[in-house]
Amino acid sequence: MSNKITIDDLTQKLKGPHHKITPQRKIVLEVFIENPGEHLSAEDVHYILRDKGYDIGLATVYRSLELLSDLSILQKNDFGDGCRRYELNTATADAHQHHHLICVSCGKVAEFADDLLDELEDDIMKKSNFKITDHQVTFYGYCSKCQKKK
Amino acid sequence: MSNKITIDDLTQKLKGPHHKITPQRKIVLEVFIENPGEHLSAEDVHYILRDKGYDIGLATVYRSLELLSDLSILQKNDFGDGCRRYELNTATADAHQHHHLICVSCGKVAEFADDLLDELEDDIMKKSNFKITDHQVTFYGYCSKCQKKK
DNA sequence: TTATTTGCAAAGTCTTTGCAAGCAG
DNA sequence: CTGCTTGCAAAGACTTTGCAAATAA
Repeated sequence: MSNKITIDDLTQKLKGPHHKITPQRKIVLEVFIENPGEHLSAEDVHYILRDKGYDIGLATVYRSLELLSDLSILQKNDFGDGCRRYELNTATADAHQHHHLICVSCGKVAEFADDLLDELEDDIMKKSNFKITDHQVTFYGYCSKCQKKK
Repeated sequence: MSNKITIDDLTQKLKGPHHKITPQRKIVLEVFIENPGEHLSAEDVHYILRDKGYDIGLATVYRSLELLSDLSILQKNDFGDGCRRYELNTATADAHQHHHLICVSCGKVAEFADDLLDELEDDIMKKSNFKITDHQVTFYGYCSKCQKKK
């Protein structure tokens, strides 16, 4: 019943004549599995791989991230900090996707899942006649720690 | 009682020893006043200015956009299409900010203002102990026209 | 075998910066 | 005058692409 993504999921999804399972792709996914909750950029992943002793080309990291998010294994995020960030995709058909709270003081990224967003989507669809398929929702503010500091 | 932004607002906000009112800054703001509802990138603004016969450096456009959004005259948007986009800031102390619906088929940007988002923010603040100061909310989907085309 | 993938370096896109000349106040 | 702005070109940050060599199936 576990819904955790594993290397097997990758193998599963890459079945077919057009994709291949390569060590590079596996190891990139592994980085995300080993760093749950992190929001990693291509550069981050590349650096972590270096640390682990894998010398993979940065371009390959970019290509793997693109592929993994096309396969819905990773979720692509744009926090407006100048680079794309990825994390394991935790959304399933019936589960609510989570969203981000970014502390503008310390940079910490917290997460939340909330049904209110679904209500909001339903409401928008009704009022605007727009069929929503995806969203990018990020809140900025001060985390509890930084509120105290001030 | 009008809450429309004018060149006077710029003059107003640039009062003080650290900022100057320049023709470049005025004309950049004018572009937004003359193109209500558009979400313009630096390149867009630069192009429009060219068309109007003003030969302003692109770097100056970037600097003006930065300044105008620092002054809350413009609102900065990140639609994830590779460049920052700006529009006149319609948010006031008591008015709700508007948000975006982007059609992934035709690229049209629609807007909505909804109180549900405020409820969502309140809820998040209560549950997560995060003091929200800003947000970036964008929905992607199909506009009514493109739904029919399919 | 053979089409996909990799690694590298080069190119591309958007944005920022350094600096001398220009200009608003 | 004097310090803020401009314009230009160069640099920067992130990402994509072309291509020959390597490799999974």
